[in-house]
Amino acid sequence: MKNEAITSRDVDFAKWYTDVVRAAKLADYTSVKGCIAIEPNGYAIWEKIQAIMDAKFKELGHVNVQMPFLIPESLFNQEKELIEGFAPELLWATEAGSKKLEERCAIRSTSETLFCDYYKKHIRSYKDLPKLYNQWCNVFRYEKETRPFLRSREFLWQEGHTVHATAEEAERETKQMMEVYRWFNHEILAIPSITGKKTEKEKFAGAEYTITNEDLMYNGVCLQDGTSHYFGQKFSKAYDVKFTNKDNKEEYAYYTTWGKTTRAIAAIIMVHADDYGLVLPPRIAPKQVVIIPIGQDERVNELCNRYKEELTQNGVDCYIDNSDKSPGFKFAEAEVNGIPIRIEVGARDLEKNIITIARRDTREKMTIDLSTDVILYTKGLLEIIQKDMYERAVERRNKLTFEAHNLDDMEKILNTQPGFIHGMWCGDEACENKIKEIKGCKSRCIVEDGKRIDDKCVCCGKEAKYHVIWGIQY
RNA sequence: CGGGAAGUAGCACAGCUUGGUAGUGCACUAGUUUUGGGAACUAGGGGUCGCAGGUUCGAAUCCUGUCUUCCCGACCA
Repeated sequence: MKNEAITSRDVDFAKWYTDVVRAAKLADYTSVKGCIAIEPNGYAIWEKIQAIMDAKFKELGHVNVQMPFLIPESLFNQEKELIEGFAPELLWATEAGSKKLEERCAIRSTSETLFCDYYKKHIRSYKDLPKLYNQWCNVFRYEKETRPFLRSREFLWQEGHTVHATAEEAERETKQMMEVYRWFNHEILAIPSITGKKTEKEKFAGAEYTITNEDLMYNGVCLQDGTSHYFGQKFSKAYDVKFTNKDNKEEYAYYTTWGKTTRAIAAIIMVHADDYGLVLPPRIAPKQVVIIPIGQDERVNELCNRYKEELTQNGVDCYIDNSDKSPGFKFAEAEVNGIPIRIEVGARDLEKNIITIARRDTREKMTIDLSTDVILYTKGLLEIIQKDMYERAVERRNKLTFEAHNLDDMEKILNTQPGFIHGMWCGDEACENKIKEIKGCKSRCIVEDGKRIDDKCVCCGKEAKYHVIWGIQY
């Protein structure tokens, strides 16, 4: 039965999205505009994202730190492009009670300034390098239009800040961390992101270049989900982060940053969820299996407990829904919450020596014989669901991937069904601006697969230099 | 900052035209019977109708003012 609390995805995508967030109890609005309350169901997903990524970061030699929540204005002002890029979004703290702060401070929107300030004090020799620091924290950026997870004023993220003795090493780090994000999206979130460089116009304020992960939502709108920036020596010069190299010469350090946010949860919803609610890929689902006993029956309870114990022993996150709700309610709730697998154990089935297993992604119900290895079956099914979800996402992405050879193509595509639009580009920002006039379409990233779909710029018709993916963004 | 809509119980709304006991559904509490796709019954609790002023014997309802929120156009992980 369709969930009546959820607007149909094909009727009103924006409404559908917020309905899913609410129905699955991921987050709620608060009295503070643009700042959401992340509820247990939502936070559990974030904790799992953190756990998996954090382990990966550490495997690659990174360590976690925590920098201040306030950034003195003078510090921010040292890097011109950064302050200019962020100025409209900064929230300022000026006083406490009747006393003025020593200095006007920005609530952190990103922490390059603080990390540089720290590194400046702690780096003397090339032997102190690299520094591979990361922090998990909240940041604040004043946004006019806000939506839960997708664009809130306060959001949670991780920001990695590393400094290196050579440009090569720093660039390797930039690429490596983007590869981590790419891996995470494809393998864990089952989202087939496209990776590439941002154009000059779209790169991070102050970066030499930015690499990005671009996801395609169900409705064909693009979402930037994970970025890795190479700064070269720009920031270290602005903040005076230098070291003595092997030749006993003073040199500015090479700096990188990379980040991924709670927006990933928005991506999971907009790629995988449906009219029945959330659908979680098994690898990111905080609870992968729910066991639902039906009716009061000793044998039912016994079996439920056994499955729970054995699944847990086998590394499957599961729980028994022992609430006093009706079975129908429990089915519906497991469904709206996106639990990948539901095991239904009831006396009626047990008489026939079977149990019922339902998968959330396809909503198929299967009965399996008690003589089969339920644990093995469930574990196998989790892998199948993960794989199937990824393949369906790839299929959807490919269906919404188009080629444009000129502005007419571009306009026609954007007016019917937006998506990833492949189009060649001459490299001139004027062309980017002109394309943006069509429904706000922007360059998403430059693809470096060597493929040339045309020789001419999609906009001006001059010789093309780059293969770009264009699209409408969130 | 321009264009539209709405403020009544935790939520969704009705009541307003034509002023007269504050309503419905969901949720909540207690109990009983239930349990294979959002259970049923019984009994409860919960409101200064956004705020201020005015008209009136009497205002959720009419008038004036005011505040807030949401949706659509320029920036953004």
